[in-house]
Amino acid sequence: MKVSIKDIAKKAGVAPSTVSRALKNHPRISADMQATIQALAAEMGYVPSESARHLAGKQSRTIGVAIPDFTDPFYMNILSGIEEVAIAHQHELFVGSFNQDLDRDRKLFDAFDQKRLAGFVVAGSLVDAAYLTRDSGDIPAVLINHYEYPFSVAIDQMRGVEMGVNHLISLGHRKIAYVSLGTTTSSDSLRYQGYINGLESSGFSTNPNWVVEGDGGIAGGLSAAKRLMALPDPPTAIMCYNDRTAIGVINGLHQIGIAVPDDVSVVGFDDLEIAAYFLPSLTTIQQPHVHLGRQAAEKLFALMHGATVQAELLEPKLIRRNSTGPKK
Amino acid sequence: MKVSIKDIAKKAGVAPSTVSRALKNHPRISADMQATIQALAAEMGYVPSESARHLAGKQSRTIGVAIPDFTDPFYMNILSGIEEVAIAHQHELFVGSFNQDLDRDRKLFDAFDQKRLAGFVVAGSLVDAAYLTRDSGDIPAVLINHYEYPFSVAIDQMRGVEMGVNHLISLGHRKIAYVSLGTTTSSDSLRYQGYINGLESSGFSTNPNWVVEGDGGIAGGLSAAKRLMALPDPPTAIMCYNDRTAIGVINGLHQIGIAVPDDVSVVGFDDLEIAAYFLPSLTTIQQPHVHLGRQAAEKLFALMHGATVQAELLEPKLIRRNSTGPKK
DNA sequence: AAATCAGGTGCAAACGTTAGCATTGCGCAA
DNA sequence: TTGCGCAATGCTAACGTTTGCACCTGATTT
Repeated sequence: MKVSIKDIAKKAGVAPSTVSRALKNHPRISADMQATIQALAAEMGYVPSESARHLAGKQSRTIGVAIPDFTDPFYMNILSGIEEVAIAHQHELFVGSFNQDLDRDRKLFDAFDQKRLAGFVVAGSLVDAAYLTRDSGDIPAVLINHYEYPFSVAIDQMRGVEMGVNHLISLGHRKIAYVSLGTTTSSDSLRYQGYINGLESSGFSTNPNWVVEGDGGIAGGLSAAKRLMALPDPPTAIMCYNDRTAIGVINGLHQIGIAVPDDVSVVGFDDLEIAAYFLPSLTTIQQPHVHLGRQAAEKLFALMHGATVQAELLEPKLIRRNSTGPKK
Repeated sequence: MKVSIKDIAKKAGVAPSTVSRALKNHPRISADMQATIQALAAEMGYVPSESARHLAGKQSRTIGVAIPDFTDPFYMNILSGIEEVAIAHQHELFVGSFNQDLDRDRKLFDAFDQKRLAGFVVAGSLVDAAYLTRDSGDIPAVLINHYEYPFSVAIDQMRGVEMGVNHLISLGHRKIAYVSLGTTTSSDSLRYQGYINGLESSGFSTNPNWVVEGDGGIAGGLSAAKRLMALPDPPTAIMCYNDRTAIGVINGLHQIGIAVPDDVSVVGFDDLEIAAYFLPSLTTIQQPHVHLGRQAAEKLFALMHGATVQAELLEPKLIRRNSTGPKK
C-alpha cells in the first residue's frame, strides 16, 4: 500500500541506497539523479517511515513531556514554552498526562522508554517521585520545580509564598489564612512552609484553623473560603496555593457577601493570564510559566548534547493588583 | 547499550523468536520457559523497541491529534476527552499544535503520515482546510466542528449564536453587537451568520458598525469593547465569538466604567470552566467540550475498525447566568 | 601507454522485532 | 518395531531505512 524506497528504486532502475541518498541530497549522488529521484518520489507520494528510520540507527527526534493534566492552564503554558524550543531544534513532542490514574505515570515512562526518546521533561511534582525511583538509565531528563534533582528548572516557591504573606502583612493584615493544594507533594509543603516562614519572620503567630485544604482548582478554593469565613475568628486575608484556588476563594467570598479586597484580601500564585483580567484582578506571585518551559527545554537540549548543566532556581515576583486592598 | 531480545536469547540459550513469544505468553511456549524468560528480561532491564515492533508489521497504537494551540482551554478540554477514550482503547496520543506558524500544519500532517498513525482527530477550523486539501489517503480521520467532512463531530454553531441573540432580544435589547474571531474560518463565518439570522428572524436591522473583530482571546475582546462603546450609538448588548472574548469584553467595559449586566449585557460561547466563576458569571452557549472530544475519538475508533459512521451535529444549549440582566 | 584518481553507484549488513514454517524429541497406538 | 501426532522450540525472511565498503568507468597524471 505505502510506497517504499524500494518501490522508487525499482521504478527508477537504481539501487535503494541510491534513492535513500538522493532524497537527502547526499554529495556523492549526481545532481541529475537527485532531481530524477526526488521528482519520482513526489509523484509516487512517498512518505518515509519514521520507525524504519529510527530503527536504522538514527537518534530519535522526539522529546517527551509528562504533565499532570491537559486542562490545567499552568502546565499548558509550560508545555507551550517547551514546544517552542523543541520546534526551533527541529524536534517533535510526545506529550502524556497521567490524570487520575495512579498506574498511568509508570505507563507513561514506559512509553517514553519504548519510544527511545531523545530526552524528556517532567512537569508536576506528582510524578517527580515516580520518575526518580525508576532506573530509566540513559535518557536525559529535566524536571520542573523539583529541588533535589540535579537537572531542574524551578522557581523558589517557598520564597514566593513568603513574599505574598509579607505583602499582606505590610498592608496591615494579621489574620492571614492559607488554602493549600491538599495533596502531599513537594510543591504543597514548600508553599506551606513559605506561609509559616512569612508569618514567623514577622513575629506573628500561626493559627492552625486558618490553614485549610483546597484541591488546586476553583471548586476547592470556593469551599475553602466558605469554611474559613464560618470560623469564629475568621481571617482578613487569604494566601492561596495557586491562582485557580484564589479565583475559587474570591467567588466563594462573593457568594456569602464578602467583598474583595474591601473586606478580605486574596493573593494567588502563578499569574495565569486570567489573573490580570479577573474582577477584581488578582494580586499574585508570578511564575514565569512559558519561560520555565523554555528554560527546561533548553536545558534538556544542552544535556542531550553532552553539555554540563546545573539546577536553576528562579526568583518569583509579586504582582500587585486589585485583590489586595490599600493599606489599612 | 539497550538490551534487545537477542541479548536475552543468548543469555538464556534459546532462539530470539522463543523470547519474543515467551514475553507475550504465546500458548505454544511452555510455562517454564515463559517464567524463565520473563524473569531474565526483567532482570536485564529489557524494554521493547516500539519502532522495531511497529516495523515488523504491527499496526500503530497511536492516534494523532491536531490542535491550534496548547494554551486555549477549549481545545484542552477536547483533548482531554480524546485522551480518555484513547486510553480506554489502549492507545497513545500524539498531539501537535500549529501555533502561529503557517507551515506548521503541513509539517504536522507530514509527521502523522511518517508515523503511520492508526488515525487522527483534527480540532480547529484553521487546519481543516489544510487537512482536506491533502491526499493523505488511507489514514482514517475525524474532524471536530467541521460541516462538509463526512466524518465529523460538531455542534451547531450558527444555531448557538442565534440562541444567544434571541436571548438578548427577549431581554429587551435591540442594539446588539457582535465581536468576531477576526480570521476567516468556517467557525467565524458560521457564528457571524447566526448573529445575523438571530437579528433578522426577529425583524431587527443589523448595524455594520456593531460588528467588530476580536482575536479569539481576552485581549481582543477587551479592545473590541472599547471600540464599540466609543461609537456614537453604542450597543446595549454584546454577543461574543467565545468565552475568552467575552471575558475581555467585560473587562474592557469595566475599565471604562460600564457595568455588566446593569448597563450592557454580554453573552459568550463555549462554557469554559471559568465562565461559571467569573464575576459576573457568564451567560454563554454551552459546547459539550469534553464530550465533543470523546465522541470524536469514539467515532475514530469505529472508523478504524471499519464501521460505517456518519457526521454528527450536536445541539448547543444556552446557559443563563449573570452577565445578562433581567428583562428591561 | 600504463597507472592512478575520483565521481557515481550498487551490495549487503544492520537496526529489533514478528510470524510462518520447519525441525526435533517424545510418548503412544497399531 | 514402525509410524504418527503433538508439544516445544529453532530458522529465516520480512518490515523500510541507513551506511560502510566495494565496484565500475572514464579522465587525469607521469
